[in-house]
Amino acid sequence: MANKILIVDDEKDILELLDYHLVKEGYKTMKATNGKEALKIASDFLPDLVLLDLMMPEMDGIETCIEFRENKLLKDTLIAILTARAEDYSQIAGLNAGADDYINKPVKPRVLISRIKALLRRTESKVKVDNNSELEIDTDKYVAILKGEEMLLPKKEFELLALLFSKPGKVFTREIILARVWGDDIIVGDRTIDVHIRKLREKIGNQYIKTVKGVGYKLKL
Amino acid sequence: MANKILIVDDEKDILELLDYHLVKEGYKTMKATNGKEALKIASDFLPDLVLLDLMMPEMDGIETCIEFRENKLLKDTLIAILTARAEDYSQIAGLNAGADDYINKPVKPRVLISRIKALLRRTESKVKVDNNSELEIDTDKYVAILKGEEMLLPKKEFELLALLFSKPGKVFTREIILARVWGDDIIVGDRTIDVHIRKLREKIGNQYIKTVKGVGYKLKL
DNA sequence: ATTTTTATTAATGATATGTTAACTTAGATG
DNA sequence: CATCTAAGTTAACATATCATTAATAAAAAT
Repeated sequence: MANKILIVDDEKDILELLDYHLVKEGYKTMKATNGKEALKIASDFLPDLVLLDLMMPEMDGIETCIEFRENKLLKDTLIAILTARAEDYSQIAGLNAGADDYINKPVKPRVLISRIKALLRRTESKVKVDNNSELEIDTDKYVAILKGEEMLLPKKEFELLALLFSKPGKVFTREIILARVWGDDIIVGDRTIDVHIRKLREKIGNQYIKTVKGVGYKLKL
Repeated sequence: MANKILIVDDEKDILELLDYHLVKEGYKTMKATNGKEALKIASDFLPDLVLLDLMMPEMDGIETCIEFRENKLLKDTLIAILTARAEDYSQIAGLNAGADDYINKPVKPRVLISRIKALLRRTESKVKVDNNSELEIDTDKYVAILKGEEMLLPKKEFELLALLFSKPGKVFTREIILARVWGDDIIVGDRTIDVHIRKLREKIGNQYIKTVKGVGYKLKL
């Protein structure tokens, strides 16, 4: 669930400040103080997004951006340039170098977070329970991904699983499940849900969907 | 294939000015003067991106944005809010409503174009599927290339295949397929899509186009 | 111990999709 | 302008998959 963000800035204070806000928001972060370091760390860390300052020693932001785009592993990484340089030509240069966003400093943390969310929203159709979980779902593809292997699920099964995934750990009552997956008006028998749960368990294993007797089902964290 | 942009603003002057610059840049444009109109036009036009003003009569930008996101056909459309409102809370509200970018007016045409390009870059069809896939398409020539051999496809068949190619793995509903390949206004029978799928499978083999029953079709590379 | 709730299985039934062939339309060609 | 041809569409029917039920077993709860 937690997205990875690499923060790149040569000023330590800014690095710490940004890190503080991003971690508070639930992101997993790494820090770099120049472009070279950023590329090196990114190759391991494989961040979902890079927050990139423009004015840095060793390798400036534009050049760093270009190198990301030329790197096979990193070319699709989201890049948001975050800089005090407000000139139009600088913004144009940054975006033309392949950046996905250009944000002027100073920026309010809340605004920055909103922009980051907007960027991440586009690329993430996959939902994980948590970082080290081997089960995830992809709502675009209608698949469950178990240990990297995609499994195409039938409509009802997928929608049921997706519902549980929408809030891992939360118990969904049969009533709610019926309303959300089947719709308010449709009436089905008592055992229908159980059978679909059964089939899901058959495919993804028994350890993920937990029965809370008398209440409903939940996805185990 | 020029990208389509819908410009939404209640001030005619701005509408014309934006239109001028976008057309000059090679985009195909449509104009709307309020949110209601925007939704109506968008349902036919199916723009790749909407440039959305915030302060409008009838239906304001935020609400319009939310309605786009709730609309089955339009929910994936890129939305860039373009407004004179510079307040932080307004930007946060806009992005949280599902907008992809928030740009303050006044903005230099060159800067706007750069931002638009950055947005479109992400969603542009990755016709180059770099892995060792045996199937590719060439949008200019209207051909599918199977194991190096080119096959000229009829218009509808090609457009259908190209749509599936635009996001390999993603399931496209019949509704979306009809809207994007046939257009929203044209009404065709229930079995039309199936027949085209059939013909495609006949030509490229059965392994590439997968049926997700009750949902739609997807491309498996 | 009894009751209630959930699990399991196989059989049934519904419905979305697959298939074929005939028909219509549009564009090309002479 | 008539004719031809390929593309697109429709309709009727076949098929397969998925959803559901029903009957029975197992597991908790009281």
